[in-house]
Amino acid sequence: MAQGVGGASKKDQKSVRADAPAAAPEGGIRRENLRRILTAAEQVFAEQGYGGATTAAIALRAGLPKANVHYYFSTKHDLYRAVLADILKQWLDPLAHVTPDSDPAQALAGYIRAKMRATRDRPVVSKVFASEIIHGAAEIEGFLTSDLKKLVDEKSAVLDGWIAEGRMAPVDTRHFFFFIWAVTQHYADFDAQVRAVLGRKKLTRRDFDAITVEVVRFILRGAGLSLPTA
Amino acid sequence: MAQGVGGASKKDQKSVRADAPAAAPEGGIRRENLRRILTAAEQVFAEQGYGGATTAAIALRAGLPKANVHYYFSTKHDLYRAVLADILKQWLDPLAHVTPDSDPAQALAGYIRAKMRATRDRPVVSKVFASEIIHGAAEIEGFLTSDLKKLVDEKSAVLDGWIAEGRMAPVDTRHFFFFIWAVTQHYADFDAQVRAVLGRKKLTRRDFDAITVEVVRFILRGAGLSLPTA
DNA sequence: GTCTATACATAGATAGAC
DNA sequence: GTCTATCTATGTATAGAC
Repeated sequence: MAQGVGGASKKDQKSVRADAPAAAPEGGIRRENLRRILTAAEQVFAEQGYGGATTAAIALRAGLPKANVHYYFSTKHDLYRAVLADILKQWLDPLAHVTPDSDPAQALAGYIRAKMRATRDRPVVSKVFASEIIHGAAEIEGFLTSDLKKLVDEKSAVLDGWIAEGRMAPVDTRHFFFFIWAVTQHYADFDAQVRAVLGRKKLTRRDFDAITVEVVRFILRGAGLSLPTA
Repeated sequence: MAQGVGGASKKDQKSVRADAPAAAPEGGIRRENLRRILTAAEQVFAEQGYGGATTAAIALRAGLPKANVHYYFSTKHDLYRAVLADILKQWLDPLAHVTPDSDPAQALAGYIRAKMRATRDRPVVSKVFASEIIHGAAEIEGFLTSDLKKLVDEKSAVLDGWIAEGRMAPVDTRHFFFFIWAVTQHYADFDAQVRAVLGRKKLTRRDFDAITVEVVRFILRGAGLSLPTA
């Protein structure tokens, strides 16, 4: 059914190929407008959810007339899929830190820090992703069951190797990844709750640094690891 | 601004007070219909989000005509607030386990298990709550900044006491609660992702028991604790 | 207290001039 | 490639018969 967001369906081609029919002088208008629309859509979807988002609101935030949005993305649904595709591209990268020959504590700390950076710098992305999964993940089912599953299988095998060698505590490695995701993304997705409980209006860069240290320490200890106190 | 979902505004009174004007014979019709509507609404809000949910869909699932839903809740927004109020009542209870004189490992394990039970038995509740927070928590801001903050302040003081006595590792206790929430609720909110990565169609009761053991062990270890291997 | 029929607003999407 | 005007569908909410 859901054939994955990445796959280019017939309807996608129009908005994906680079050689637009009668492109603008420097050819930048199309690119620029697409970026504006995608960024605006990302924010509106994060704030309102898919159902609550309106093309009018997206157009307004993008600074374009509504019909212009429909020119680039014929349906709201197409636009949503484009936003998700944009997001998924950057979702898997941070796991590159985790390789068999790396030091467990250092590699995992690197991964967790990368995730926390993403949480800090692109909270909106995390929220759209979270919202999609909470409401059933109909659009990204393909991504989850193929790309993501494959990557987790691969990386949890790496961790299983470490465990077999006695380099970290015996944990269920797949669930260990869930724990990492849960904790790191919590600070993006549930930031309203975090701020309310901490009594803070806004979390600063410095806050995030402190939180990251705490998160890294907690998760590593959960895996029977610790960083050298440099 | 948001005066909290629990507070009874003028508009709420109609749907909250027990003595309905011309109640049914056994007085059960109103109660029954309210239950049906709230349960249906909970599910539809969880699946579609607030914006995506329609009163027609809620009425359909409740097995009532649309106008009947509007009879009990004059607006969709009122109904949403009622669903949230219903949820918040049961949100704080499990923390009762955590008291100064209890054993840290046992008390925290009890709390985590209670949260995992809630995750298993009422995933829909967790999803509505999560969705609300992700999209800014406008409706429950009051609850978060008063009731929840107060409770967390109180309970984190308990943990700080344990830490001072050397009964658990020195962690930032507020963030420690965030870690617990993040991990436990992950299995309700992100179940689509969990199932996809594990390659399972459905998580059974037995799965949840196993996951709970893993979660308890992980979090306790993160706090420098462990359960006696009974 | 229930429910059919309907009013009214707004959404997504498109036609067609520029 | 852009954008005003507009069509159509759908959603929320209500009037009023039962």
